[in-house]
Amino acid sequence: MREGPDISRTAALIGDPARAHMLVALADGGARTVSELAAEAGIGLPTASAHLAKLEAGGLVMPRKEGRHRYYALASEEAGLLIEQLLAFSAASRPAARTRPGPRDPELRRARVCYNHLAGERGVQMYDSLIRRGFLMETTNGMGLTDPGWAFAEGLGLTPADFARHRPPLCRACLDWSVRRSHLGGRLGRALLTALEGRGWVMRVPQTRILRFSRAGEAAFDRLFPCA
Amino acid sequence: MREGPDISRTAALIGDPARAHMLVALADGGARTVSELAAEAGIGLPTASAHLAKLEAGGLVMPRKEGRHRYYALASEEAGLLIEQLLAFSAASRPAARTRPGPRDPELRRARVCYNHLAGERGVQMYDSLIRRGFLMETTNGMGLTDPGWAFAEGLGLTPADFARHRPPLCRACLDWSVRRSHLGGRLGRALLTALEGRGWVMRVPQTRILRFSRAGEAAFDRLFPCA
DNA sequence: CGCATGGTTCGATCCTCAACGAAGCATTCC
DNA sequence: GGAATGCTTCGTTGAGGATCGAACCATGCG
Repeated sequence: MREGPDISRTAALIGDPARAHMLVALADGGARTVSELAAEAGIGLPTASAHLAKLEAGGLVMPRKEGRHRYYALASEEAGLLIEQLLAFSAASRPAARTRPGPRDPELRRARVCYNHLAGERGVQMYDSLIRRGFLMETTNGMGLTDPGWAFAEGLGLTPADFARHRPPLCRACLDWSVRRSHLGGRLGRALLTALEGRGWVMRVPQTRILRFSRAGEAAFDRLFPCA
Repeated sequence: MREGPDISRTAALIGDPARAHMLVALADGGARTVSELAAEAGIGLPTASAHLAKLEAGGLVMPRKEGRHRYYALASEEAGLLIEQLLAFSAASRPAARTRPGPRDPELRRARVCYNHLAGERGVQMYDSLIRRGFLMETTNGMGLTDPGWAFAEGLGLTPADFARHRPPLCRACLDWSVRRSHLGGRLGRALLTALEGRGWVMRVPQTRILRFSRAGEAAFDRLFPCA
């Protein structure tokens, strides 16, 4: 007798190469138009339109209209986590068969967007640093900032009041497929990335999930989140 | 330009209903024969054989021969985690469309095997209790037992020596799809479930992932892992 | 209002893959 | 050694779904 929900339906949605391309393209948390996603996936507009309708019905993406443009984004952080998990598993199960070992990989490994927060080596460095200095700890309500942690966060312009209203988890350990350790997701993870971008320390590379640190940004980041 | 590994390949493997059935059937960490899995999925032997070959090539299952019998099990804990993630996402995205709302669901929610460790409300209770009493905490090396935690574990017959040899993570927070909180995976998670089973406090329900506590087992469990 | 652009729907085509029956192979038992 | 059981391979069939061109709809601009 079958138990639980039907995972084949969700998996089949992601199992088509064109749809998978579009989902990975959206994994940076951004929104893109139908035409952009069609180009990204190398298919025609009608095919892209049909595929996006299916992904929407399956709860993986959601649309937003702006005039004649229809933007699609990942529907939720859970969808982003699922894509990251699939990336992690696929990377692990076929390491020798990787067909795109180009210079871009080190950059993805170094620092990238994972839906809405910092991932990669820099993301793990930030996470480890927060844990080691006792700013972040696991509690029965999930992971949270300690009092010293909030004091530290205020130095970045983040206060508890910023996070008082919404329900999603403040902090979430997110397994990083590229370094197999955790980085920080959740609302705090998103806010920290926004703070780094707001200071100009880190910039996105268009059309990719790569994040590049400026020289000053790297120095500031290492000061704020020193390694052991 | 495409980045990272090809997730559509992994997802397509899981996207076939028969293959998905077999994977979910194996999510209790057990091994089953080709005939058993064929029956589980409602397909013929030749089809099951072909499907298992594909799942093996994709790194999701691995075979073990015993005489004329060929047993298949999930290939890794990562594979188990991926299946759990897909269960979590599929449950969240189609709650109203659930077609199997039978009495079994409460039991799966209450206590079940997640690849090799305790999941469900009992699993979350155990995790929360360990965290709250300071037996378990997040460190830069991932999650680990504290000194008081080791003292507690010795009461269950587990010592650091038991875990000295192998490389996989000792502890791992595993998101529980049924209660949306974490339970404990990793080698310690597995060892704790084994300890509970060894004492006869909990038993598996054959052909399912359900775990049933005995009366004495429930009392002992609540004593060892009290709620807040 | 007419044209341009972005996107959706429809119909036709083609390809892929799951399914099973039959045959064959490997292992175990009498 | 022969029979039974578990499983794999082969060949065939049929269904499903991705794809695109054409037609159409919605929105924006001059």
